[in-house]
Amino acid sequence: MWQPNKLEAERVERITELEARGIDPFPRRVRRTHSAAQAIAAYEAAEPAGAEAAQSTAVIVCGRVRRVNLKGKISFMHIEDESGRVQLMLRVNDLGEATYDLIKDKLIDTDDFVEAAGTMMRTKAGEISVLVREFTLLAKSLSPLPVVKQQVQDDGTVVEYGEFSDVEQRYRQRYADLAVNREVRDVFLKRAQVLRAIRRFMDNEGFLEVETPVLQPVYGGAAARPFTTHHNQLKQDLYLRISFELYLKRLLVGGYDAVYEIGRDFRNEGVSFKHNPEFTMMEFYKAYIDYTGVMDITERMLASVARDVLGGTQIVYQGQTIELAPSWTRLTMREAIRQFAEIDYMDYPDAASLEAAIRANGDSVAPGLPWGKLVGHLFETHVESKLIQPTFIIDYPRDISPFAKKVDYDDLHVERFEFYIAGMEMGNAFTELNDPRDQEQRFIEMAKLYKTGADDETPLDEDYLRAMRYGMPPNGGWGMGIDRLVMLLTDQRTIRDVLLYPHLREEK
RNA sequence: GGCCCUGUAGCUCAACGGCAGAGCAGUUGACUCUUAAUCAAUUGGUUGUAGGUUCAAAUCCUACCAGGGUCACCA
Repeated sequence: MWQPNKLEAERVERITELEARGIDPFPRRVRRTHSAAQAIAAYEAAEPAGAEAAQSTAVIVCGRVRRVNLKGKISFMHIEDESGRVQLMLRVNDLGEATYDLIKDKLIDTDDFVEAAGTMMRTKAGEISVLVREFTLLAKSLSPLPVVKQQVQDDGTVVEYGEFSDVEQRYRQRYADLAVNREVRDVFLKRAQVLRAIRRFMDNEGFLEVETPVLQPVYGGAAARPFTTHHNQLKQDLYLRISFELYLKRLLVGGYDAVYEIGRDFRNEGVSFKHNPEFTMMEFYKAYIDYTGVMDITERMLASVARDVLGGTQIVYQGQTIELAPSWTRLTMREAIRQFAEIDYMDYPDAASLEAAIRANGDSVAPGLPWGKLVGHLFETHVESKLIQPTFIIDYPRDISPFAKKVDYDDLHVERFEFYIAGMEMGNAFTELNDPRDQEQRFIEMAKLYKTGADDETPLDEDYLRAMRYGMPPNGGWGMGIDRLVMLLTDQRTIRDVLLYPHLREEK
């Protein structure tokens, strides 16, 4: 039940007063002809032909009132729509007493939506404005938005006074955050541009965009704990997907050469500045290439997206300049760890000796981890955060990579890479395993390695094996966290700032 | 889940054991080219919740709630 505070109660009273004056605070019809930016552009376009021509530019603009400057018988307002702001000049002589009194009696609040019909002009101070002849309330605001005043400096930069910065409130009430903080709106505009740029690139590369089930009877394709749910009528337990991998690769069996999907994954794990329980994943699978071909696509894709969205391949993330243009550094996992941790894990080819070596090196590590996880631990503690420029880390331990083909030079590694930018893992890819007998063996090994019910249990997917038995072309597969890419391209420090509604606990 | 930090007016913040304050906005008034408008006056609080210590608690203690950071876990 809504308990209006004092400021809100004042606005509720104004609705009563408006209605008493015969004014509908939430009318149905709107007559907008120009966005704020279009109105200003129309004036600028007409100006070279002379002031008289420019001042005959008739517009009807609509937007949210962001500033009211009531000074007696003349008033100024700034209204804002998605395109930007435009100033209204309102005079009692032009509007008539009855309409002007709405402003004078303060029945129009900051945050209300209004419509203004008039002609364009330039004020003495030089601001292009609408000289308003008809002024209409479009929608009343009952709760005041946080006050953020802006001053435009001579050099065009905007200085803000007052702010809405409490992160909890910003996330819980994202609508207020967006309404008040222009730069937040810009992040999500850019996010949409990133997705468009990716799809454009994939189209040009000949990929087919597909959609596969979110509700899966058997989850798989990644090491993560799933969310579970239940279909009542079918009496069937289901999992929210943790990856698209197994469903997409079945499509290569079906005869598509190159497919991709962009969609939501769900992982029932910790929340952090780079983890949200639901996040946007992209995966692609392409027949007749191996992981070197996938690396090639990765470099070209990110460079292309950066060019489309930012106009160039050089970006600045949290103060660090990063060059996304090909070719990126390629480093084997073994070489990377040798460089940064000064351990050659191949000197310790079993879990027991590697664990001892890690301890001797001064690191603490959970006891009893499989060999591949120990290698991963070394990588995460010593290497990951140092990979600022785009880097492919290639050739991963076999025992933590159940869907990748073995390398040709030993039995411990597979053709897998992850790519890192700004110290963050951005994605993961393999030369995909397509031998059904080997794949079945890997499922069995994983089951031995990770107990049933463990966070990263990899259940055996019989139908996936059945598909593979029909023959799967050799292929390269790839996955990338879209949210992290958006963080990178919009210079945001946390995943919460690139998600419109990041996950929060229930409000009490 | 462990540890650390934070929670005070609509927003941003002070007060750190002794009367809970400021700026912004809000309210009232003045102003027909203002733009962080200005000038004058003025309202506004269950200090996250529940207990406890104390003559006295926003302040100290305990538990809980929420957010952030970090470690664990993961992508």
